[in-house]
Amino acid sequence: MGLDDRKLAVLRAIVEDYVATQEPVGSRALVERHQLGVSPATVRNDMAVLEEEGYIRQPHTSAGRVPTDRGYRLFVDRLSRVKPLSPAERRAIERFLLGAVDLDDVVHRTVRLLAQLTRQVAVVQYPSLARSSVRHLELVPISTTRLMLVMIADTGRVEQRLVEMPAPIPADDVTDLRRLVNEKLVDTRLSETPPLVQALVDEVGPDLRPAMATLASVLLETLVERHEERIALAGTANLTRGGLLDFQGSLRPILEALEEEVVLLKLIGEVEESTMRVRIGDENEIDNLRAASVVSTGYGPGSMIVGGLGVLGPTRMDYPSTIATVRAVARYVGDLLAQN
Amino acid sequence: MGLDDRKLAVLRAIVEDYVATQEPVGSRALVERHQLGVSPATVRNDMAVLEEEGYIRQPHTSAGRVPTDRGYRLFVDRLSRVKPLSPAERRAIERFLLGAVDLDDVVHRTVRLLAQLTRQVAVVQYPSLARSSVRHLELVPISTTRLMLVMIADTGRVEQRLVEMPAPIPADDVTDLRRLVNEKLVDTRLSETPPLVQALVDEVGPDLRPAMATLASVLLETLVERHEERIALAGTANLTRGGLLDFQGSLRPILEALEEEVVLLKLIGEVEESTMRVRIGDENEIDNLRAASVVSTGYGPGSMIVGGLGVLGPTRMDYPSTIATVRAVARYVGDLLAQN
DNA sequence: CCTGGCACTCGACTGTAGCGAGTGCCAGTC
DNA sequence: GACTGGCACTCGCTACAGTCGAGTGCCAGG
Repeated sequence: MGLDDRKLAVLRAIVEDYVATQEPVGSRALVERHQLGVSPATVRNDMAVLEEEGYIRQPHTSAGRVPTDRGYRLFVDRLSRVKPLSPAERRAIERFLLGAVDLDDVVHRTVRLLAQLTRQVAVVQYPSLARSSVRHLELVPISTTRLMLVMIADTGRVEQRLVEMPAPIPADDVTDLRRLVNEKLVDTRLSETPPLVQALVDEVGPDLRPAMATLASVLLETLVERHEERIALAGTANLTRGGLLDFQGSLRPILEALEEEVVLLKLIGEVEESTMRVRIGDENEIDNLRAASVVSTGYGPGSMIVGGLGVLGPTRMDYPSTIATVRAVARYVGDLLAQN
Repeated sequence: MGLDDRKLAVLRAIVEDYVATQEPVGSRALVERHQLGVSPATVRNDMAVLEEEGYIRQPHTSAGRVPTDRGYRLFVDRLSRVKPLSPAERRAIERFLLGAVDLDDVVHRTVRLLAQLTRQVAVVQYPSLARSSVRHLELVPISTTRLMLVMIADTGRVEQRLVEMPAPIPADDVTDLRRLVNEKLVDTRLSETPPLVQALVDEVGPDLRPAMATLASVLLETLVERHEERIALAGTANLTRGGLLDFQGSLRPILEALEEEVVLLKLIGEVEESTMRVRIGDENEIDNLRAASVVSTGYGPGSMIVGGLGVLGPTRMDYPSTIATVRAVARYVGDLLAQN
């Protein structure tokens, strides 16, 4: 049952060749391109074992071998070493991210950069509000009964929302409201605000009570519960590389999945630490993505994680390079955020 | 040279059948499915003329006829009547857009709605800043040398940008700056602000001058010149309907074009009046979209235009329905904006 | 001017044959 | 016992020939 070193070397060679050529690889080609030191016949025997164990399979009886999801998994876990990035690549990353003026700008640049470097579909989650703290809350009167609520988070995210007041609200009251919410909420994590917001309503004087209640409900609903997460996407055109051979002919399910924000969040949003996460083919919980692999990680200033980013591509992707790139980009973005 | 009524009827029938079946249509099938009142042979003669004039063509010698871009053009201009929407569709639009709380929300709902109704790729431009007026400018101190500039436009758009001050700036000065910029700029169209912003710098006292200059440059750069436009996109998965027959086999160029914001703006952003614009195949200036058609229009409150929206699909799309849907959605969105 | 009839074209499909990459197995060797 | 060379076998791919049928263009006649 144990796979000896040579069998592992054969598996590694198969994965590498298949990723490079995109064609089933046979025993002869394998010994020619790699220094295995044995004959094709021997390799065939090893292949038979690997196939029995479910690491590779034959598309048809008389074809070469192709790695299975399980084979890629073993390859990623034990047979590959993350390729260090070239200095040129590092410089490219740095240069690309340096000019960013804005959180929006950072995210957009990052997602395009990732797509370009990996030649895959890139996904970047904006810093999660749940992991952010309130830096400032601003109330801007729009009309006598309307306020614009603007929340600025420490991660740079800015969210706004229109608040429809139950009654016309004088300028002085706006000032009071602004002072009160800021006093209570600034520097608290968004995830911890709900009780504080509730307390605000309870503590405020009866004249401000209705206004504060409205404000509070908007705050809770918009900033804490609803669509708090944002996602940026790039590189969908890369799905068409490898001319429909990847993804078994149909991009449909993939494109559909990429349109669902919830799905994307599931893909890259569930990060607690800054470890790399690789999900290969079947390992994906989302049915539409059974033919794809996802490489993702968390990012944030220092050791803190504020969001996730990653790429999606065919199972036959170059895992070592992709992992290296995703990790490097996540690190640079984290550094960038730390500077603010 | 003039095409008589029957030839036009034949062309219309060809377009309708081809759009419905996606297969070249022959003379026999045509007389069977439409009441043309003549024999296949006669239709063949008409077809020969239509082909000579470039309205239809044969994929191969012994196949039926397919409309050319020119044929679709004639069809759209003279042979089709915009289908009125069903009450059910109207209700769907209304219901879908009703719950929107936010400009962001409106735009997102709109683009998804359009994609769903037309079963095509939908594109919606956020209200253009160039066509918006300033409703309010807010300055929020982030640190002693940093301000967050928040601009709220009358169209509901909110833009923010970090301003790095040359020197620490006291709270009183922030108040002064806020008052000054609001006094001068509120209610002016964004496109008319540059001279006013310049004037602000010139008029302000020497103590505020450096701060105001910095603020002014950020204002000009961010809000007037740079990436002032935003775009939302949905329904890319619809490109895969019609199994690669549309778009002559490769989605690549289409997906690439859709990733370029500039391209999208060119597609739907150049609207002056609220007329429908239909660009068919070759008529598109963008090379990548030579195999696609774009139906777009402007939208805005009342008769004003603040942005564009539309859909993109294969040249063999159902133009009458698509045009009707795009128009209806644009109208509803305009009404929605007018209410704010 | 329209129509029925007819010869013609040509793509789609089917069946056959040959090729070649690749395998599994086995007997022989180190 | 592990490796190797040899060999028979499988099977997808390509080429080729033949058939079918949808559709056309043209022409003579109403």
